[in-house]
Amino acid sequence: MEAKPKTMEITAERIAEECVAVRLRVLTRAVTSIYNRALRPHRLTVSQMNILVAISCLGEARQQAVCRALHLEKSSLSRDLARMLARGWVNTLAGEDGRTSLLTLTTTGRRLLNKAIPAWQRAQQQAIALMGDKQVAGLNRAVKTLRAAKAKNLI
Amino acid sequence: MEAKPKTMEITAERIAEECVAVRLRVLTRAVTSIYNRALRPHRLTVSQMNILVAISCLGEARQQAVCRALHLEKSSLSRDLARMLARGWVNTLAGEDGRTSLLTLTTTGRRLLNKAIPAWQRAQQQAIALMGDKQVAGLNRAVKTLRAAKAKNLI
DNA sequence: CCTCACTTGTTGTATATACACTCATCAGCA
DNA sequence: TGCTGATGAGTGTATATACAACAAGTGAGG
Repeated sequence: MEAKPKTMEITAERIAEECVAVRLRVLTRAVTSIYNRALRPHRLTVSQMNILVAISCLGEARQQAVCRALHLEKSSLSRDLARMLARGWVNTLAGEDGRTSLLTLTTTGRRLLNKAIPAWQRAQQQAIALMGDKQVAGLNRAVKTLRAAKAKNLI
Repeated sequence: MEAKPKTMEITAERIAEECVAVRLRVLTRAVTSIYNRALRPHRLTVSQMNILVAISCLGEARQQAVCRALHLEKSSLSRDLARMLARGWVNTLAGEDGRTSLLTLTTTGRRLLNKAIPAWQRAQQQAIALMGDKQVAGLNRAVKTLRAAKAKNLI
């Protein structure tokens, strides 16, 4: 007979079962590895692909815009980009602002992205199969909520 | 007038909108930072807390068991544990198998976990508010599906 | 003009993560 | 008993990520 009322007591078991972070992180590790396995023959990671895609969508983009789009810290992006610049996937143009330069994909970068699309599609299908359609849809709603919260400076 | 049928063409825009990995990763970065901010005063990260919780739940655990529970690569856990051992949060007992040792929380580790619980609760509430109840529930289903897939060696 | 607060990006440092490989041990079998 | 494949953990190397501190540029008031 357990004297303490369960609703008041936070145990390791409850954290393990309920923690949003642990679930998200476990899922992300699993899904990330699916994409990375698929992309590896192209010597591309899912993180790098995300950045290529963001730059492609934004056109001539400042780093800050990419950071906002991907909810990435500026120093993280800075280092990721250093690798991608060194590999010739991305180019920088001088912007009007002396502090910034504008990012664009090089021909190499664009070609790499196109070449990797079939692998992305395979990974995408595996990920959807793994998580289920409904949960993927829920993910979309969660990201929308996140973007709305960011727009309101709640985060 | 665009000649190519849209359903056949995969563009960067479509990847940005549809990619499961980019959404999961963005969400995870946002949620992780909520927990890490809350836990920082305890000099604890959400990743470390997850490991403490897993060890606490498993009792005397081999590393492999923790890896399975958290879908973590063994080398990742090995290094995370090195820090936690150095800080005196975790202890190792010799197991029957000469290759393995059994992990337990030290008193320090257990105390740290207990002390951090209120911060975890605050972060948990913020995360649920950010994502929405329904999406959190969807997350739970997704993790269940993942564990089932792993049990069947599908991943 | 100047100064000063703000913005943008980089660097120092630390943690988190994975893959490929290695080392030690174990378990089954010849 | 001794080999041999499997298993559990650690190491080399690389990427990903964040916070704090810094450097450089911008812009608004005075």
